[in-house]
Amino acid sequence: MGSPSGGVVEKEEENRFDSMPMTTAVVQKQSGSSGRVDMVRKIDLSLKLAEDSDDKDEEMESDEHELNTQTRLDHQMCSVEDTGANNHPVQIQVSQQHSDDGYAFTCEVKGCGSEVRERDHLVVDSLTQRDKTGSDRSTVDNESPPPSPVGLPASAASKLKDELIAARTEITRLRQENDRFRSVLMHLTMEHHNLQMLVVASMQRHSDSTIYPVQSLLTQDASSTPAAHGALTSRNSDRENLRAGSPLKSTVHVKIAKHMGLVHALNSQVPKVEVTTRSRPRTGSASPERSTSPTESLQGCPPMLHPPSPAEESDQPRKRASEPTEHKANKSMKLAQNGAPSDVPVTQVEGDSNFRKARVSVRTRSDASTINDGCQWRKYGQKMAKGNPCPRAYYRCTVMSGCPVRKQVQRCAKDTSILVSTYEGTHNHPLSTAAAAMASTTSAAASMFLAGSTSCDMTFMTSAPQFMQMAGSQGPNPAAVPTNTASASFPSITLDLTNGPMNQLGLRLTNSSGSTTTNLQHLQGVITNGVVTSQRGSQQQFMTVPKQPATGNTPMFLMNGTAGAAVVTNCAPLSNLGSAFSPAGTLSNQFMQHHPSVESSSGVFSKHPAGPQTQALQPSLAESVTAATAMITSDPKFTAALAAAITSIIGQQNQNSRNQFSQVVGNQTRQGQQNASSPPSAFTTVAPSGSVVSPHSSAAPGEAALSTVLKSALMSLTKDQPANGLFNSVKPTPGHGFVVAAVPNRRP
DNA sequence: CGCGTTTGACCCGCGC
DNA sequence: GCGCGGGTCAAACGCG
Ligand SMILES: [Zn+2]
Repeated sequence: MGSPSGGVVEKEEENRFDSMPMTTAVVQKQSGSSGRVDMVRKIDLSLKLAEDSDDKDEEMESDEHELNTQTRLDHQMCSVEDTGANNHPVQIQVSQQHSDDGYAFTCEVKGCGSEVRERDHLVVDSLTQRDKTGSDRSTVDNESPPPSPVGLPASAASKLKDELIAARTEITRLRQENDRFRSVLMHLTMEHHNLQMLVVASMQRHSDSTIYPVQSLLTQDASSTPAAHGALTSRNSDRENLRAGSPLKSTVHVKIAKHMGLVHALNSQVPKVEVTTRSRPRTGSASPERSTSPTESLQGCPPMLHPPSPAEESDQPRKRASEPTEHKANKSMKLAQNGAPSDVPVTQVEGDSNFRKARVSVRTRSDASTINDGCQWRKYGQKMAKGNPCPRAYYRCTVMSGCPVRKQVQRCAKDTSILVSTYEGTHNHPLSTAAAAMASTTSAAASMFLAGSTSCDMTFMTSAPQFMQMAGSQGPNPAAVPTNTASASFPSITLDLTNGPMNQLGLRLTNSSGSTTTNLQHLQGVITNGVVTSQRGSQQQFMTVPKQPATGNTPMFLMNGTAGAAVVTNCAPLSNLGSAFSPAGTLSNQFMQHHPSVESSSGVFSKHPAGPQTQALQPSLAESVTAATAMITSDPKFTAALAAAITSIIGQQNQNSRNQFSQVVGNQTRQGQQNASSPPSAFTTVAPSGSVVSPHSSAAPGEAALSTVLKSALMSLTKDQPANGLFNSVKPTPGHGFVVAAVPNRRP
């Protein structure tokens, strides 16, 4: 029964103490601001003893509840009273917040009026019912060892109680302070999150105005070109400010956000977000890589003129002195991955290392050695990968000299009929429409994935049942998990076009390591023919979509062979929201016409463009997708959850967002501009639901798909869903990341 | 001869 | 620091 002389009550001792009728607890006040939370916890645990466990509802775990200070004080006073330790009701007034040797309080009781000063060490002895006669044997101890539990004079008991009260008050105060810190932290994080969204939004705005003027017109009010220019300006000044080390005026973004209708959502998420310049550096420096990324300072500079990134620097000692220029260029490309040829302005240059490392794997069933994705590839290496008897082939894009895009092709170890093509990088040249689809797919998918993999804001994502699952665990379809695909150390997304029934398509996102996060992430969804399903354990929830004719056994991914992949890829399970299949469905055909190249039944990308049968199939699929889109978007819960998830994803992608879609290659309508200065398009975050994506978007299906997803989701969010219910907790899964889930809870 | 593939060597990052 | 594995290079080779 001896008091823990060390002073600190460890948590593991809690139970032991609770079971004791009489305990001695030592509360040690820690000095310094650090460890404050711990201090609170410890004090709390200790006092629980004294309170004889009738205060259990006030554990730290419950500190989410808003607790009025006075309420807590009163409660604690009652608690004290209940113990019988006091002869009078106690009222405490915090007379001084802080002093050098503790906190001072005044007991405002008739006749009491004593001042209590918290000591560094407070020993509470026997505050149980043991002695109700007022002879509590409590001792205040500051330096001396714990006293023996002998009877004490009433004055001592009173003093002790005062001290106890003081301690409780202090606890309360600390709790509140802790809550305050938490709140501040939360707000800052949300602020960061929101700013990220704003950045993305503004960039999307810029993209929309410059690339998709029609869409700008469609995106209500503020979407006028000036606003877009404002976004652009802000972005540029953003960079300049960052470069100059001056914080960005966030008001610009706020304005933009208003224009984009984001403010509501933001405000509802963060009731009192003060968009201050302070947070801007946070955004800018959220990722260490970002600050070191050459991207930041590359505007207008040819990639080769970049100040070398650390990687580049480390690569310089490399001794292949007599490399052909092409290889040098390639090497540089590899490092700057998205580096454009010197004649290509820099907006194309994406220095973000994450994006650089992002990979998109496409699993297809094919007997061919490689899939025809419309690009020209040159094999530059082959290796036996560990754990796979099949060799891995390395290809480099040869459409244009210096194109940084690489591809790895390897057969799945478990199923050699499955060909896994892993794409990395973004083309810096125009592509054929067929290639553009895949390119945009991979680019957008990588961006999307990286966006979700870069940081911390998962905690603000929805925790609704899983429509999306992000965790280290494998989904219900482990077979689709890349079997040690080339990217054990790269964030990767795998588009499984081989799954299960031929009309299912799965999307799997995996982050094997992620340079900026340890969270393994997993996003999976399945779109079945006309049915959007999501799995939760064995339970499967789905929304039915009007049955589509003619698709029959036609695999969904038939259309994925080229353009369709972009849609399904980027959005699955949201895929059906693909912009190419706008809610109005007006773009479907156009989209299809842009991507006529598909194979019929095997899921293999066709080598023969414009297969007639696929032409026939596509519209129905488009309708299906459109219907699914409408269905999904009509479900507020689903869209809310979706919006939350996507928002989170996008919110985290600011580090990648500047240009991540800028190289949606093969965008016919953007080629010229792309080479000139392909602006980051990121996502269009808000648009009137039902607004039709600009026809131009058909050339960038993946990007536009995400855009539309966001539009729908966010519109739904802002319209139907108070964001409060959206951003709940996310349960960290032991070991890896979080489980983030969203699912429509009701059927439309 | 030009182009693409093959293939062994090399480089580099990472984990131990 | 070392070994391993992934990724790349580039000479050698093959083919049209
Ligand atoms: Zn290329």
